[in-house]
Amino acid sequence: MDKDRRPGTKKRSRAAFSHTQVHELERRFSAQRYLSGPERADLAEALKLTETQVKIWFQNRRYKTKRRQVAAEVAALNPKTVSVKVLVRDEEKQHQRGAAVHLPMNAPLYQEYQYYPYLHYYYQPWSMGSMPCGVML
Amino acid sequence: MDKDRRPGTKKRSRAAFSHTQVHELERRFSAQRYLSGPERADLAEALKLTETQVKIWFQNRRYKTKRRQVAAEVAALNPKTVSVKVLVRDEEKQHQRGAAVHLPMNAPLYQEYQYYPYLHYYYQPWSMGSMPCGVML
DNA sequence: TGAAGTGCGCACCTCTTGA
DNA sequence: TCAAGAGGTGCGCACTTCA
Repeated sequence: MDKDRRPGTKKRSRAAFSHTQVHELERRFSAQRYLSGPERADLAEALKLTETQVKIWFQNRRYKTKRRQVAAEVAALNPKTVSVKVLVRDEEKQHQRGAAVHLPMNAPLYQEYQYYPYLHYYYQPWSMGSMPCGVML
Repeated sequence: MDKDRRPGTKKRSRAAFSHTQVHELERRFSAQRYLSGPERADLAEALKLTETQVKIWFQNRRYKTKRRQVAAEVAALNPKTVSVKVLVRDEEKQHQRGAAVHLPMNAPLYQEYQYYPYLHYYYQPWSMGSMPCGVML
């Protein structure tokens, strides 16, 4: 939105969202970790942010959560029994593919952050005269 | 899979799938235009093809279908009434965002090929010791 | 004829940076 | 501290290529 503040100055502005904006973003994040295109557009408009900002915010938020969670896992395992965890559970996963999008309930524990990428997304109606997906020109 | 046939020769082999393979691919395509990761992997293994080959086959198949369909639309509209279609249905879409993934039933006609990108996709369980998604090393 | 090549858009992830 | 930059992956579409 506020790109190129000055022709010769790479400002690298760090937007600093308002409390309201962060609160709403946080609220949405607690409800869903990923946004579909339209959802992102709506949220961006509602918060007066660009879609990119919303997208990046969610991206950073996800990463942050994950890092925190991994740290917590490590912390939970390290203090005691450092030698046991290497031995348990050899090969119980064995591919198990074939059942796409069956939400992982089999998470042992410390698995609150479940990875799955972008299951979301929206289609584009592609009515007469509109351009196919990514084409911009 | 069979890359670099010879160091100095770009062979660009044109694999030519068997009847059985094409038949099965075609059967799957008639059922679904897109495959999820696991589905693709299964199909590839079953047909003794690489996942890339299956992926590309579906991609080409989709494009082919679309081109054929667009050609049919043009053919259906050109011969007669070239001036009518521009007038009907002015603004009945009006954004309508907010309802992601509601399969488009409102397609007027000649809309059999519906675009929607990748609604599919698979997550990766990410159990202890495994690497996060795309990371390969 | 059709599998594969090319090129671009756009998600996602990971790690880093600097106001 | 945290939004944004930068690097890398994967898939989609649009064409083109050539065995």
